[in-house]
Amino acid sequence: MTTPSENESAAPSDFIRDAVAEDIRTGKRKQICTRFPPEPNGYLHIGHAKAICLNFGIAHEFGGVCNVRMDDTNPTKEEAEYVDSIMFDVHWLIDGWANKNLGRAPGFASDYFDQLYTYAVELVRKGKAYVCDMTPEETDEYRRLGKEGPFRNRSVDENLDFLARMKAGEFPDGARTLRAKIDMSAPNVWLRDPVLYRIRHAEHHQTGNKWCIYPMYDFAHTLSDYIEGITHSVCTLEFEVHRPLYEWLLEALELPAPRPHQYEFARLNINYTVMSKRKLMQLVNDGLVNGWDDPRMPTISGIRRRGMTASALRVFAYNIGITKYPSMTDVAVLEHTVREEFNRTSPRRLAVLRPIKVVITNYPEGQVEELDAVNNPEDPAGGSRKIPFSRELFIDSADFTETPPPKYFRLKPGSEVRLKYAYIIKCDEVVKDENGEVIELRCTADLESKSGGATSSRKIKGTIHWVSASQAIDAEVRLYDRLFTVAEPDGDFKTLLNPHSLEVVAAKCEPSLKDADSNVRYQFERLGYFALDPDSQPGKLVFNRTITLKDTWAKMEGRAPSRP
RNA sequence: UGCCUCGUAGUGUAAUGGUAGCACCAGAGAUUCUGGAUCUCUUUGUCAAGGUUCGAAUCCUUGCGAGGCAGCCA
Repeated sequence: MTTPSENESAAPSDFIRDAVAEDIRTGKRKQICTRFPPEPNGYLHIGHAKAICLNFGIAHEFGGVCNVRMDDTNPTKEEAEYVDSIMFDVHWLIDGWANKNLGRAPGFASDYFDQLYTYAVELVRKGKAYVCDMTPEETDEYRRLGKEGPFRNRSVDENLDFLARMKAGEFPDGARTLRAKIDMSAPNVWLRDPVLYRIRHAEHHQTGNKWCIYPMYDFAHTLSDYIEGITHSVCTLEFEVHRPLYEWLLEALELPAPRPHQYEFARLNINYTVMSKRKLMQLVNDGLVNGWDDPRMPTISGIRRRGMTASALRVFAYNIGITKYPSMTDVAVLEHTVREEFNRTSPRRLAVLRPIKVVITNYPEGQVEELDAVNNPEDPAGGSRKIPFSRELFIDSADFTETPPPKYFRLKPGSEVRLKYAYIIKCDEVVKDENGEVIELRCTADLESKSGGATSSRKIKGTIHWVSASQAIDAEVRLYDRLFTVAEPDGDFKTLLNPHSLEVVAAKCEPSLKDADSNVRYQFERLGYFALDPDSQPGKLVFNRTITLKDTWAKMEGRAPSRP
């Protein structure tokens, strides 16, 4: 599987890659090194996938490496269990594409705590950092006002002493901080003596109880980048105002070149979903979805379980581009990307979601024919398979109506449709139960009209899918729709959930699906693309509908396209 | 409020002083044993006003609008 970004002629271009290319052209950089720095405090989502594809994409295209580095500087919020899920998702996403460009992984910012502390001491020695005794509230207040605090001009020796004692655990949480000594009147608040270290008597998932002081993001991240020889440190827009601090730290420590540079791009937003960790966490904790990997979630694990592929995600990341404009991407772009791939690659199968019985009255009882069915009309090498046909069949209830609207091409009383790969049938009689519900259709087949037969070229407007009743196998099919009813769920977003985002049906499938492969995405003809769910067990198939087919008929009817 | 960044069809993105393109979406038609796919066609755009220039989406000024930051979170 290739993605556009693997194709030389279609290599993506954006302002960050332009900068990388320029650095190589001028000889400023020989070896490119990027990094993906997740905080292990939650699951990765499709926004992270964009960042992963960008950072690994750059490494891949320019022959460099990309380090995955856990940004684990806050032990009170982070947990080891997330590290595994993050690495699993990263590997899944880059495997077969940029796994050769993966640097050391997983790495941890905490691997550098000793070195970082040395840098902190160095900063103090240079008179560029000091220990501050103000409370968090006071610190806030002074920074807002641009006022210098009373501890700002302690001597180097005093600062060294206090820092060592902070490290030694002499002070309680929050009692003191190490702060950069920059400029309390700077217009950019991140230059108003930002905190570099805080005291946290907390056990860290990697370093245990070794430390009771932990570096802040800016300090740890900047210097970890430097230590690893990162050339291009790519982050999202909200860190733009931190860039002067990033550069100040490298300069204050007089670190020899080459130094890393920070670039910022707009994070991904997609409509009809939410992307913030906080909101996703609420959906999970409130039981509004079935866990982080619920196929309706925009998490990588959810998307994977839904049946989308890493390659489709990579193409999507390529398609949406990289800019500094905070945009809202239409989920239709993702859906199109998935359909485009699956149309090319998915074997076709017949499955009936909401079965209604059909009896072919002029077809001999007990007779079973094996009919040829093409596996994939888009792929001549895909071959064909046999599907059984018999007197009793199931068709989808959506494919029959007694009260057809104009231009209805499917089955209706007294009218004909073609059964895909089989015969043209005519509906003679509608059998109902005592409640007036249709329970059976009695039809006659044009026995010469079998695909390839004498009257097979008769023009029949409608073609529907079906399965043979006695050979059909059962499957639970989970039909997913968008999670929210509004494009941009905000405010009380939990009241905006789509009540029809999950519907479970008992489907009848053609027998070959008995051996369904979890690595294969099947197209159930006329319905959509389906993937085996991990809940499947021998003898109990569970399929997730990854995405419907485009449905222009539904559109004409004014129905939601994904709700047949 | 201060500081930073960003404004190109409905959406997302190209054009790096020289013909405003592409994709998605939407609409029309052709075709079809998937109302799928495929093919053809169509609608719609440079936030505004000035300025520089032979020539401005691009450079300058002002205005307007949007987003971000102002945790001892990342």
